[in-house]
Amino acid sequence: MSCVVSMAALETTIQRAGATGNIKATREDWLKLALETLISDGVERVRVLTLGQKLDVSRSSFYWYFKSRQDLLDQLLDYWRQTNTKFIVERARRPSATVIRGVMSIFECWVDERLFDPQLDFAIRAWARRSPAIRRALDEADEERVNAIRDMFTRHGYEEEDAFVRARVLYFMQIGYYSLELNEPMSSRLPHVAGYLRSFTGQEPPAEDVEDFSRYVEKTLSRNR
Amino acid sequence: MSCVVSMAALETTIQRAGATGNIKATREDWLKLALETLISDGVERVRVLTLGQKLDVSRSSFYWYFKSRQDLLDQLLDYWRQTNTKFIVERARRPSATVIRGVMSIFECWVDERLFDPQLDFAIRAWARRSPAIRRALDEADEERVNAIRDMFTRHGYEEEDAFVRARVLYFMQIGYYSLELNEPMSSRLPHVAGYLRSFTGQEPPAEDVEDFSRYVEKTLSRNR
DNA sequence: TTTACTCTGCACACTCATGTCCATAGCCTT
DNA sequence: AAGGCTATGGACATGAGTGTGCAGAGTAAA
Repeated sequence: MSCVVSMAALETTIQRAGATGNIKATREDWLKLALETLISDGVERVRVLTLGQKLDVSRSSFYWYFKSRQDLLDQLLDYWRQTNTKFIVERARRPSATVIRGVMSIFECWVDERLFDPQLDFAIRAWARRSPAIRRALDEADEERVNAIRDMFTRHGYEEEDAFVRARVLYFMQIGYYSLELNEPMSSRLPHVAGYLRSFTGQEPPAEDVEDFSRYVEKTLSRNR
Repeated sequence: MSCVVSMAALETTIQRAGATGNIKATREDWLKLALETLISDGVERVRVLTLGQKLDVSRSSFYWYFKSRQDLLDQLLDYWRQTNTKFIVERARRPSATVIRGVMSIFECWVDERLFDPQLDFAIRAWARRSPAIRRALDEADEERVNAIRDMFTRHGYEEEDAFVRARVLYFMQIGYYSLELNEPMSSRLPHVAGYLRSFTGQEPPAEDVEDFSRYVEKTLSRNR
């Protein structure tokens, strides 16, 4: 799964099964599988019965750990809240010598799924369509992200309106990219980095910066196995 | 509903209920409601039982007109096939004096839901996540759209790579915009048109062009009530 | 060893959905 | 007015899902 690394956060809380002998499925097993299902199939498919079948355990186990299906869903939302937005904002706020470098900082989120999990974000988006509570949480997250990016452009001397528009173009374009679910390998995406930098900033990116970014991506990819 | 006008296409085939006295719900009633439901709630919610309740008619009526639920869904996909992509491609191919004018042509699709229905496109996107057949149809549509936009940039002298990237930025940005489902009124969107034109083309848009676009939008909005 | 506690399996009640069958109501033609 | 066709209602079978109640298996502690 794409979220193996970030899932570690969930698993640290309690050690895996086997701790006490009689346990077939831990609370974390349920949570982890639910998250994976949310990501790959959407909320509608996060079902107690189905999860139980996959864990090869009866539904009673679930109702021991969770009050109800809704209880589980609430916790999945909390997990998203604490992950996806954080790194984008952090990268956007990070001081940078030039806009190009600033945009590159944000790009890091688009190539490292430990920083931003597009599939999870997506699942939440789909979910929000039929739940006002999710809708609200999502709107807040989107606004926070765009504002952080806008401020980055502003810091580099862009006019207020221009910074706003460019922040939107950068962020919306990326969300749109994920919407298409192209599943391109990094080798197809990297060659266009210079073009994107030019398009987003209106400036010609120095070759050195582009090379630095390539190196960063290489390093990241190998580190994530 | 947002698709009232385009639905006319569906309704022309057969005249509305009352034609023959015994009819409570026509085939088109079922189709129209199904489409509206697909758009507002997603495929999962397009259910024979639910549609029947809303039409105040029993499910037998449905099975008279349609072979099965799948049969209905197939026809919804066909409807999408014949509408959403067509106008984008047509606008992108339309000859234009400048890039700015060319981009403006495409912008027309984003402000006129008779040309492009974002909600429908979205519903199809969500649907594609769990259906390989839909996935294929959607990928083809996306590629056709981006290629048409890329060719527009190429015609106006952009380098191949630059044209490709700008086409993606323009198209993906718009898909992303719709993904957020901001529901902004036109009065909030229009002021940023100049910024978007600048960002997408890398050129400063002439004030006259921007004014023309505003006028076009005004006209369109009033015509769609 | 007995007791206590934690977790699991199984059975039951309920809801919502699909699809099938058949009788029949109501118009349309002859 | 009598039948024929179209469209509908209602009953039935089936399946997938949620939630609850309860007995009991395993482990840990007394």
